[in-house]
Amino acid sequence: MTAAPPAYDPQSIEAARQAAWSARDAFATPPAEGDRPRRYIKPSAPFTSGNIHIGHVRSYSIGDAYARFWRARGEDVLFAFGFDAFGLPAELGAIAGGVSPSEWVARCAHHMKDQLLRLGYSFDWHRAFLSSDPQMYRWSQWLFLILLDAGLVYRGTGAVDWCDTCQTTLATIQVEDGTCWRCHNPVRLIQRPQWNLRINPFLAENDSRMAELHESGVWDEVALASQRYVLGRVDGVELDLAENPATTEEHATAENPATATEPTAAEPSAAEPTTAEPTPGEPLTAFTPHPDAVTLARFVLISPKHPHIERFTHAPGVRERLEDLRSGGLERDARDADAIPLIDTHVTLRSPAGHEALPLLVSPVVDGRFGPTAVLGIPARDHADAMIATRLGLTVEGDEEAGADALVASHDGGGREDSSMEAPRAGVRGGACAGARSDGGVADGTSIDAIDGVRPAVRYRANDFSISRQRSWGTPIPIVYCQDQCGAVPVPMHELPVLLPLDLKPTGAGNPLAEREDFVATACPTCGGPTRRETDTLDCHFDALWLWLPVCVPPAERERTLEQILALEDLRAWLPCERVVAGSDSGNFVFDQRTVTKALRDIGPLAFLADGEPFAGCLFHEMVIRDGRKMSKHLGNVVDPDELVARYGADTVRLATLYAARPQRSLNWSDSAVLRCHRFLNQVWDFTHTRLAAPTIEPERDINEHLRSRLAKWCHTAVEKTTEEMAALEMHSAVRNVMRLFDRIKDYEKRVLARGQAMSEADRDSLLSALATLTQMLAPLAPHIAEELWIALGNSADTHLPWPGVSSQVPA
RNA sequence: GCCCGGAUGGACAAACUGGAAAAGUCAGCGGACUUAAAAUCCGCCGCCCACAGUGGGCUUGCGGGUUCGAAUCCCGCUCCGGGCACCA
Repeated sequence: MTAAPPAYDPQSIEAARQAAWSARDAFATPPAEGDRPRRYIKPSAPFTSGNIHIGHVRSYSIGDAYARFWRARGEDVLFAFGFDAFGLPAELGAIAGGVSPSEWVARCAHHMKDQLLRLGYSFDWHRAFLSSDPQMYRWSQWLFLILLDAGLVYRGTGAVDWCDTCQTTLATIQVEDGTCWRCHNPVRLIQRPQWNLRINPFLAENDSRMAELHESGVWDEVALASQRYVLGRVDGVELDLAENPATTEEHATAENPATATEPTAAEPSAAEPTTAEPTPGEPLTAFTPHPDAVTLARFVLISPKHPHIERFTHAPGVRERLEDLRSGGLERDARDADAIPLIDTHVTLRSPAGHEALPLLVSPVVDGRFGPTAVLGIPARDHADAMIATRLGLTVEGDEEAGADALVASHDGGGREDSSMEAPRAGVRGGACAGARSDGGVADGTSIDAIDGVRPAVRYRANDFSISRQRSWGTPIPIVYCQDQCGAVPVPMHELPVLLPLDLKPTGAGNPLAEREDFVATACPTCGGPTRRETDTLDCHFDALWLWLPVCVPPAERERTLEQILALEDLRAWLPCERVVAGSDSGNFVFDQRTVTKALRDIGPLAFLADGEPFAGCLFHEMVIRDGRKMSKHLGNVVDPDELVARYGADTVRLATLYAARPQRSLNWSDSAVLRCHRFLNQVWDFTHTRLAAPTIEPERDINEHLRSRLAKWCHTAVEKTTEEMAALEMHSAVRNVMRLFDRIKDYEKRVLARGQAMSEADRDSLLSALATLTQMLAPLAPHIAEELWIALGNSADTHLPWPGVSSQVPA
């Protein structure tokens, strides 16, 4: 008598497999040597919140399946991550818990690691890190200094919410109905210096690389779309406008005492085609996305961040109003065209399209749509322009369409067919714009053909952004302010890292870092005189610019200087990262990482990445929602992964998140996927164990040959399809195919038994071989049960399970 | 306001590139096993008409269009969700 087959007990199976993995250090990154293919798979760096939520489970289940798949295919895989540990929520968590932020994140990271271990992800924990570790945030400081030296980090000003009572800067989420979250006193906007990151010089290249990324086939369409969105490319035309002699004529002036959100860029920007220092009287280049409506312009808008803005601030009061605009903040409600700030410069411009005196107005509305440039205001074509025209008291007869028609008639016949027959947008799409985009020239038969100096042009919405924060829990900015003559002085590279005091206890009031005399007071690196350190810290977005790099460094090399690290063979061998697997909200991070990689390539440290792309491929998955809504405590619809794991085991939970939806779609949580997957794993377990123990007979003659070959064919098809799907990160289909194969195996058995009382030796061998194939394909998706079944089927689990057809096993 | 998604039985959904809509799961109903319950397993399960039974018609948010053929593509709507930069 054989003993009853063991019941499927995920808790004990998973504990046993995890212990075995840990004992043989199964997921340590192989040294980057030899000629086996190599693949760096980058999961997202989780914010160190203290809890792995179901969204993380989805993300890491996809990435882990992919990593395990390639290991099973015989490739060397780097799969590890760092915790994104700086940031406001950590500070708030520390305040709430009455501990220091460093203690708080250490505790959170520890708990999250336990959760991830319980889920059985194949991360190389030797390479995990916290971004708040000095060894790591020195990367931020180094990067800051390198970019500062290259002129890509610069000083500007910006507006922040300020609470007078608490003497502190507030983030948007700390402002509740215009009052401070802590003391509930009113909040006001103040202007203060900020450090900014310049990205303009790299926008055109980021744009031109899009085609290559698309053709590579390893960038998911959704991920590419997000890159296009962040870039914000606008096609159109530009033309040069000449400044009329100063006039004293009083123009209609916009009411709103201006508020503008972004700090100013004093230096020329790459989006502006005129790079040489302009002389007075030199023309202003203006852009419009409406090539067929150049003649319909009624005014010109210029960004307060335009590189040549100072040329147009001579009229009385303009400079002061511009300062107001820069020091204020653009309120959320003021983004609409009817409330957007406007400053009349009292300058008028002549255009080659026949205008004699287009008024020039400063408005931050330009930045949000076209970057720091100047644009034509065309009320007939643009809703926002129409509203601005109304505020300026410019006459635009009738409704938009009729007005457009009349204006076309009075200025120029060209473009009339578009404006009178179709909606404005359709006219642009079908008109000169499309021609200009496709062949780089000006299309025939349109109005711009007739106007000299009107040429195709491109603008980008993406913009420089502030990287400094008035918070204590962040990377200290390596700058000192000398109290003698030297001014702002960068801390020398060899003095890095500038250490953040670990025992800070923020309360929400003041700036704990600025109050630490032991941190603030230091000596000037240049003159040795008394100096105070910068007390702003770097935003976590800045940390994210390098977060993809340190896992490529073998742990033993971490102590080295960054110069040495960047010269490591390992680092070069693993880069570029083969695939990023992250949430679809990571578009900005990825964009900025791509941008700064190009900067570091040009400066030198990453010169070996010739195309300046840190990531060869990218998959953005959607989030897990429930009842059609984002999960939140407030809605009470949060799914707790720990609870599910305790009940069904990690394999079931992982399989369910993979199975429930294709990665690019939101996963609307329901328990049915979990129940389905749990039942499936249960059945595979029972089926395999009972068939192993099933008796066989000696048949008089072999009557099942055709059934066996049909089963072999099914296995072959399943392997073929599943291999493709795993490589393409279509885990939902892979799971379905594995389930289908199981159904076919059961069908095979049913048919064999229908033809006789029991299986022959050959019949059973076929069955077990099919089950082995199924187990191999299940391994990346539900690794614990697969490995346990693999052992039960008589194999060794001292190495990674090979993918079907892969003979050479990879020593772990 | 702007941008991006989505809408398929009582519920969650599947349908890969335009080729038999509704696989699978939950709930429900019936049965097996059990002293009983839980667990597990088996059967039924979109709507309407007809029926002893076989059958016939309709159906992918709404209205149009393209096509031999549409959940899928195009145009116009409705509703829902997400994002909009000191949260990460």
